[in-house]
Amino acid sequence: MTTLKDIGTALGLSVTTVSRALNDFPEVSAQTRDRVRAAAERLGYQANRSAQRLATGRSGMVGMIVKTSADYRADQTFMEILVGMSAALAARDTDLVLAVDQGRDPVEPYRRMLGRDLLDGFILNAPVTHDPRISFLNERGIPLVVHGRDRVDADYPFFTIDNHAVAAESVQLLAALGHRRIAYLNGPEQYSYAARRAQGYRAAMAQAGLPVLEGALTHDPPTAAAGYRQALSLLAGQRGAPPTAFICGSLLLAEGVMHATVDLGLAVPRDVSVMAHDDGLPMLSASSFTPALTVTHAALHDACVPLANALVDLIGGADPMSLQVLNRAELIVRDSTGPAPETGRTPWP
Amino acid sequence: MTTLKDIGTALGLSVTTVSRALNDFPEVSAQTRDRVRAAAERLGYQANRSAQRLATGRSGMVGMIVKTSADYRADQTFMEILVGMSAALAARDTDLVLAVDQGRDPVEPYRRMLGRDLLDGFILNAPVTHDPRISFLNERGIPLVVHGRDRVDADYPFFTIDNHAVAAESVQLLAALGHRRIAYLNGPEQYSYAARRAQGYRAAMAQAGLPVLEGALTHDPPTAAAGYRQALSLLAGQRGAPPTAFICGSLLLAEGVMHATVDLGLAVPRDVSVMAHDDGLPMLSASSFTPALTVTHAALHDACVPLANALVDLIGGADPMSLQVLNRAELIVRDSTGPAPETGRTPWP
DNA sequence: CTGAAAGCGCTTACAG
DNA sequence: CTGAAAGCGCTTACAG
Repeated sequence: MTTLKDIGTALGLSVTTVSRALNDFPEVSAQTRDRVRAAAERLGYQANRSAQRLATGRSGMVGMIVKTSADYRADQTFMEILVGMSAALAARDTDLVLAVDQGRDPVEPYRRMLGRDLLDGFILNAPVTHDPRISFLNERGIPLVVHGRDRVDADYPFFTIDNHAVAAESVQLLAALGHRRIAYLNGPEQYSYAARRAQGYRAAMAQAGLPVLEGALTHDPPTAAAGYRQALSLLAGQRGAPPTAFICGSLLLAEGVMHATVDLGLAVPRDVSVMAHDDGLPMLSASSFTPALTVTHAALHDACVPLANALVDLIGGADPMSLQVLNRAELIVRDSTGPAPETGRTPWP
Repeated sequence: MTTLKDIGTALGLSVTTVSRALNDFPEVSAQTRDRVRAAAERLGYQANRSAQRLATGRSGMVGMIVKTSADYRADQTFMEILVGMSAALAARDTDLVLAVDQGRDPVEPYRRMLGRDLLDGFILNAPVTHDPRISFLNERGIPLVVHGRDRVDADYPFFTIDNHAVAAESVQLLAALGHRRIAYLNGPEQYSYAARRAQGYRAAMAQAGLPVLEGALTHDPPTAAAGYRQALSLLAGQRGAPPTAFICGSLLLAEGVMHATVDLGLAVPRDVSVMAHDDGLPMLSASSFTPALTVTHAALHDACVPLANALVDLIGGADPMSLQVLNRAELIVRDSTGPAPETGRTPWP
């Protein structure tokens, strides 16, 4: 490995000057800087991270901890974030250390990683409301960015879509089409994104003067099986008048709902409208549903570059509050939503 | 952060002695060792990785590089390995650094990580035959372990199942049931596991005196869509006499095949037998297929602890050849395989 | 059995 | 504008 000393020797300079040249210190002359740069390039120099960390307290490495087992369902979205973050961090010359969490205590793995004194900060994802990991790290002044946010008045850097709007706009679209009985198949209750969508759903239903029917707001992991089960229960079950429209928290839930409509001999959108939120995951395309699915759309990978930059900037001393991004999802109307059926299949209760 | 000096000061010992006590050097007295251990525990000491690396050349960190985009299909298996390895490495006090590879040159990301001079070794997965990454790292003497192996005479540590046997035993089971036209829906050709299975398939077919029909050995990514398409083409297409049995490289391929049989009005196993290799991925259960699927079974996560241990031992100086594991997959006969139909749906060509 | 000292490769006051 | 020196927290010959 080439060291600063190697470059210095080659050029007849001290390591001090070489270090300064490479780190863009203003006092070094332009000519020296260029010579050093050229030599570093030629010799294939890359700074030794361990030595840098020891000297500066910064390692150029950040951590991400994945909850396993119970949360395996998050694989798809987690993998998307993980790979995207890793690439975006690499562009900022930062490495990503991965750890898994298998225990009950959500902060324990963070404590352990901090003890190693190796990482400059953390990326968290899938926050629950008032996430204990966030307060733990915040209290200790550890830089962190969050994909999502654990409360609306978050005081740390985050990137999230407006989940309240995601739900509300979906309701508004369907209400405008004349639907009155609108079911919302939401994600698991503890996650803040799901809690926020539930609020948006209720608010928009209230504003449209529509009742939230018994059992019409459900909380499940994003799987086709759950979507199928809930749709079957709502459409054919004994829970009162069936919904004429479904809003699904994910494409997988929508897949299950579509399956259920087929099995019940219902046509989409003639008998029932279906829409979903689309995270833009590869290999899961809303437009290739039959019929093509109306969605609110926000690709998860769009979060990665902003999050990576925010974390690196934060570590560099930027103001946390300036690193908060609230994005709006895009509403894409396709063929799975249509006017409410003139006469309900069953009379209004 | 507690340092060796802190412990030394608290105990009236030098950092030298503290370091030795913590690292189990034989010369330190049992009493001193215990005192040091207790103090370290009490003060919450964890060695600073960067300092250790600088002093010893070892960082306690290893790397894994994931190919993205084109290879996204590998998500499921990759995530399983990634999470499993991370946990298994943590048990050996080793951290995992993740990088993504988005380029064309497969060795470039390894070269870049080596330049950082941060990692003690690498875990590779999904090797292609004569994988250039493996020779690149081997030539430079970088410790590595491979999930799978890129050739049968591999001279590095690996953990793999016997893919030749996986295919051969499947053929033998079906041949014993009287099947003569057996299709093999394999994984992509370039991966060594798929190449090895193709060899096993051909060998077992030859040994059973059965012909490999035109188009009966296919290579596709492990998706339900590919399974569906191939099964449809083989069962209803113009490729000659249809197979009476399918062996699938993965559960997803089998899912597609099952779907195709339903659409064609064929009963499994009466009209056609179906079996697959099952990687033991969560949320994808062979026994919940209808009918329950006969499989060769080897859970991917079983590879993680052996691989993690092998890598740590290798870094510690163990003989690479002693760290090679070839496991046999388990044959589990369920309800999707049965005797070959008495009379073929179409006559023997 | 224990300790003082050098060194790993960097950064950063402090001098000039 | 450049350099000599100290220091980050460890490990490891070298002495005793």
